[in-house]
Amino acid sequence: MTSDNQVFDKKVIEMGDLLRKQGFRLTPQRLAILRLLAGSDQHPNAEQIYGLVKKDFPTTSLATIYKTISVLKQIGQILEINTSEAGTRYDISTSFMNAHLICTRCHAITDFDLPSGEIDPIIKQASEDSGYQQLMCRLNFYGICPNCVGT
Amino acid sequence: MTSDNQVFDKKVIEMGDLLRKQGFRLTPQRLAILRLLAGSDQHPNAEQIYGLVKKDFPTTSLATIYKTISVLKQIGQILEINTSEAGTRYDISTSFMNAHLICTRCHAITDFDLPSGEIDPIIKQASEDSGYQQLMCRLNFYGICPNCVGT
DNA sequence: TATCAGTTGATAATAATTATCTACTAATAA
DNA sequence: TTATTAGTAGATAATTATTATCAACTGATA
Repeated sequence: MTSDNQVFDKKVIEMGDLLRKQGFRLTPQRLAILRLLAGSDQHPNAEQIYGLVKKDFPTTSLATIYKTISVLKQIGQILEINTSEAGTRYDISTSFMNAHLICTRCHAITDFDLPSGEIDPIIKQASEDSGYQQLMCRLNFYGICPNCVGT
Repeated sequence: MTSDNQVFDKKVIEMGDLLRKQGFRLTPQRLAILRLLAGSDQHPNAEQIYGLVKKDFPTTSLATIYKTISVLKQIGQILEINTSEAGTRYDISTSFMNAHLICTRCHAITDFDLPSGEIDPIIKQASEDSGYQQLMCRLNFYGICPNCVGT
C-alpha cells in the first residue's frame, strides 16, 4: 500500500540525502508534497496536489508544485503516470512492481502489486532482445472499476 | 511488425465497417493517416503525422489530424502512447501484446512483442483481484537504446 | 556578517489540444 | 434528378497544462 507510513518515513530520510547530494534543499513544500503522496493512494494530479498543499501553505503557487514535482521526479522519489484517460498523475511508489489500474469511466487509479516473479523474466528478455540499457518498465491496466460497472 | 502491409489491408477493411457502424465516414484523410501509421514503425506524434499527411493533402489542417486521430482511437484502430519522455505518440497496433521500448535519451519508440503466455496470467489475475471489467493493459519499457548508449 | 546558491511565489509565455464555425461533400429522400 | 441532411475539412480562436522568467526571500557557508 502506498499510504504506508513506513514508506513515507523511509522516503523522507532518503529525500534529504538525495536532495543534498544533487545540490537541492529540503524545503517544507517538498516535504509536504511527499507526505501528501505517501498519505494517499488517490494518485492526484498537479492541480489536486496544489489544492491539498495550500491547506498547510496557503501562499503556495502552482508553479512551485510543478517545480517540486520536477525535483522529486529527478531524485527518483515520485513517479509520474501519464494517461490520456486520467491525465498526468503522481505516485509515491516508484517500483515497477507497482502497476496501475485505471478506470476509463471515473478515472480512478488504484495500485496493483505485480508478482515480481512474473515481470522479471519479461524485463530481462526485453533487455536482452532490444539491447536497451538500464531498462525499467511500467504496466498500466485499463478497464471499468467495480464502482462504475453498471452505471 | 507494425509496418506489415497485411496489417494495413486488414485495418482498412475493418475501418470502413467500423466507421460506418458508428455513423462516421471513410475519408481520404482518415485513410491516409491509417496508411501512414501502418507504413512506419516510428510511432509519430500529431505534428509529425501532420507533416507527412500534408505531402499528399497539402491543405490539411492540424485540427483535422487531431480530429481524425480522435475518431481512429474511438473505433479502436489506433493506439495512443502517453509518455512524459517522448510526448504523445501513435501506433497502428492496438494489441496489448505489443509493448513499447522508449529511449529516454533520443525518445525513439520501438515495438516489443510480448510472449502472450506471460502476460495473460497477469491480466487475468489483475482482473480477478481488482474486479475491473473489460481489462486491457499496456506495458512500456524505459531505458537507453543501443544507439544512445555511450553517447 | 556578508555572500552566494537555491527557492518561492507571481506572472508571463509556451505548447499541445480542443472548440467553433463556415464552406464543402457524400449519402439519402423526394 | 434535385433537395435535404448529416458528417467533414480547414481556418482560426480558445483552452488547458506546463514551463520560463524574475524579483524577493532564505538557509548555509566563508
